[in-house]
Amino acid sequence: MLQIGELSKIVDIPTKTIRYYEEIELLPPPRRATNGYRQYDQSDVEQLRFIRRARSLDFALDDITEILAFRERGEAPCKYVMSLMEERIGQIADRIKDLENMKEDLEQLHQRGLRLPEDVEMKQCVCHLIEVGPDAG
Amino acid sequence: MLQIGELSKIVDIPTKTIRYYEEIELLPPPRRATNGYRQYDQSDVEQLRFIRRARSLDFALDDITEILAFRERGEAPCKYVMSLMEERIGQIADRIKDLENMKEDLEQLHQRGLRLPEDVEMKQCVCHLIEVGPDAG
DNA sequence: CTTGACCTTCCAGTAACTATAAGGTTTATA
DNA sequence: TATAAACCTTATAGTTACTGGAAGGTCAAG
Repeated sequence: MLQIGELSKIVDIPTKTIRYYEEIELLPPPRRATNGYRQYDQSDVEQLRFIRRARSLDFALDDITEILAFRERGEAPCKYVMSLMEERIGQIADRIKDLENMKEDLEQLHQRGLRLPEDVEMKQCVCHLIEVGPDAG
Repeated sequence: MLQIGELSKIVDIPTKTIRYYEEIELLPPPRRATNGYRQYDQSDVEQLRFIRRARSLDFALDDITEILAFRERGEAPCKYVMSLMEERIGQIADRIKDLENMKEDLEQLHQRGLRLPEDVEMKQCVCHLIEVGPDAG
């Protein structure tokens, strides 16, 4: 039987977050000791490890809830998880492209900023470039 | 003099968001017509364009507030903006790396998932792989 | 005169936590 | 035995950048 602090160290998730997961019903409410302290066991360790790993792959808590609900219902979630993965892979690819574009824009602006004066009016400086965008001038 | 809806169309920012920017003091409170409607002018158009462009570069509203405050104080924000840019470029580069790793992990898991059975216990399938991570087995 | 498109304010919700307050319990030490 | 440190509890509010909805006022057209 584990207290919340011990569990927290084992799975490397803050106690606050563990309580929060319970509140949103991502983790079942644990037994309580006579003093009211939460008592966890190995199945909680496994569930939280799964959650942490899924979160590190950026699955939403809602998705994770859904995956775990499959198991509760006695169904294998694999097909669902596979389709979620495909979706996430696409989203991540899109996000990477966005960020790369953004980074290029910023680098271009920064380069140009090196050659421009300071200007309170923001009309002749890098700040102005922000307003008009990276394609201008 | 522009009503909020006209302004919204010109700068392509929802009216809700414009009111929100006013509330958090990112945009100065505009004059009001006798009927209470907000009345905007060209300086608001410019300010919102700046904000929109900075947001599209993923600058936080707090950063943008700070940049605009320089102008209020009669100082050129350029140096500050340049350092913000450098910081953001670094952050974006880090984020891109994270996402690329995540994408690789997901792709690997997905590949392995194709070869595994469905399993309610999540011990022999891709769901189990999520728990143990992409380096296992 | 009423319909529709504007506008107003205020309140609540989103995602995934994180922080704070105010208190109870347990354990180790002085 | 006292007390301090390190646990634990609950409840509430804050974070970011909006977005949605309710309830109502205003204005132009038909």
